[in-house]
Amino acid sequence: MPPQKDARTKLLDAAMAVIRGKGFAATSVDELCQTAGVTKGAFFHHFRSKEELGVAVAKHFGEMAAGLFATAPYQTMTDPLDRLLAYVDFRTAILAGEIPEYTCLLGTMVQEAYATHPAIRAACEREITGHALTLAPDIAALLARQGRSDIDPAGLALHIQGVLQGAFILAKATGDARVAADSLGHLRRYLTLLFETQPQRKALP
Amino acid sequence: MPPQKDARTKLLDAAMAVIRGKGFAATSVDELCQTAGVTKGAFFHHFRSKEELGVAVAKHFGEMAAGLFATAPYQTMTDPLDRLLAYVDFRTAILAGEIPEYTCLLGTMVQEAYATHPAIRAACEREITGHALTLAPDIAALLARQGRSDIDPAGLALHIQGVLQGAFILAKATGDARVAADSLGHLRRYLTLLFETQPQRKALP
DNA sequence: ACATACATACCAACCAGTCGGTATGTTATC
DNA sequence: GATAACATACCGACTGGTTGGTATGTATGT
Repeated sequence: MPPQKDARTKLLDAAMAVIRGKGFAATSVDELCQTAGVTKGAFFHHFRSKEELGVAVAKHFGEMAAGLFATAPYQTMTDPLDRLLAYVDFRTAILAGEIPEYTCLLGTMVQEAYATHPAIRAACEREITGHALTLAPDIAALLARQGRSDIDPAGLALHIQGVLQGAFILAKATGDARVAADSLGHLRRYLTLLFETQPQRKALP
Repeated sequence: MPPQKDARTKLLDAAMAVIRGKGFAATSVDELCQTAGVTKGAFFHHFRSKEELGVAVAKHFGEMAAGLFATAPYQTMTDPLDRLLAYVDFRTAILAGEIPEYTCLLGTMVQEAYATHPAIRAACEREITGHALTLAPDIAALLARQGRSDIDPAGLALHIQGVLQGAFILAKATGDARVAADSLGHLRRYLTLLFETQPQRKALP
């Protein structure tokens, strides 16, 4: 089955790799077809336009990521804080690879396409918030444990995604994944400061 | 004097606005010239290539930002923590405008150009770290005050820039600046948790 | 026979970059 | 102070290659 991928899947996989390396606009349909080993006819058979591929590849990336994190080892942990910190550690560990391997296709695409391709923007929003919301139950449990009703679980989940996106930009700018890892270290410290201290009656910071 | 800007400056100003809206690759030289009200001849008189404009506009943006923050009201504050938090508040306040007005040209450009245009990547790194380092002295003072030698001032300064970049991506993805503001709220809370508590002998998180 | 899944051939628009030319300084020489 | 020599700033038509997209073909499974 592995070598029997159809043209659509091959194009989506190629798009994931190439777009993460050079962005959506700089990636041409021709290059995508060449990388995927199919012809332009196949491309426009499966996607009515380049924009439609952008929407599809966002979904494709979301599904791949969902599978990656759903089967990650830390999911067996029982304590929500352990699991949340293990998520951050897991993302930090992935930084050991090459830039196009660990960066987020959604952040890369939405950055250039948010104004020019509304459909792509919407698709990226869907996948990013969808992934963020997988963290929300644990965060909600932790907030309840600390008696903090001033923080929105979904908001903190999105903040975590934001820090990740920012870390990717730092890595791209410096060419050094350690800068990104250091940033995720600060995120980790924030979460421990929030959740590893005693529950409080009056809301502090 | 305002209407007497030369072609080079007009092109750089136009590039700052247009590239923040649609990215570097999707912006054509022709569109830049049209927006700036100059001809293509003028463009290639001042810049040998589109890439060279990219490098120049990164520097241009850095200088504009430096001016903006150097003259910001909070610079008169005396306490380093007040000043650092006021910086975050200042950046949060700017989010009230339109997306292309408050987002960072450097993050937008380096995201697409880090692999294809090394010179642009280097220019963006220079400007981002340069701006981050303006926060480092206050951060160093605060870390010393807390007796924390386990945190690198420049690293925390870069983390702050990373969170900002991530917040911009969240705003672009959701089309809602409040999501970005909420993320900066978490950054603010992290800084207060770090710096508003009592100095400690043994390093905690 | 008919739809699905591709391949081939092609097109008009657009792209970054070039080139010959002009207008307006600035400097040097006499 | 006049003039020649050169530099800078800018113009806009042009070019060769690339772009996203189309039109039409063919092979295969049902």
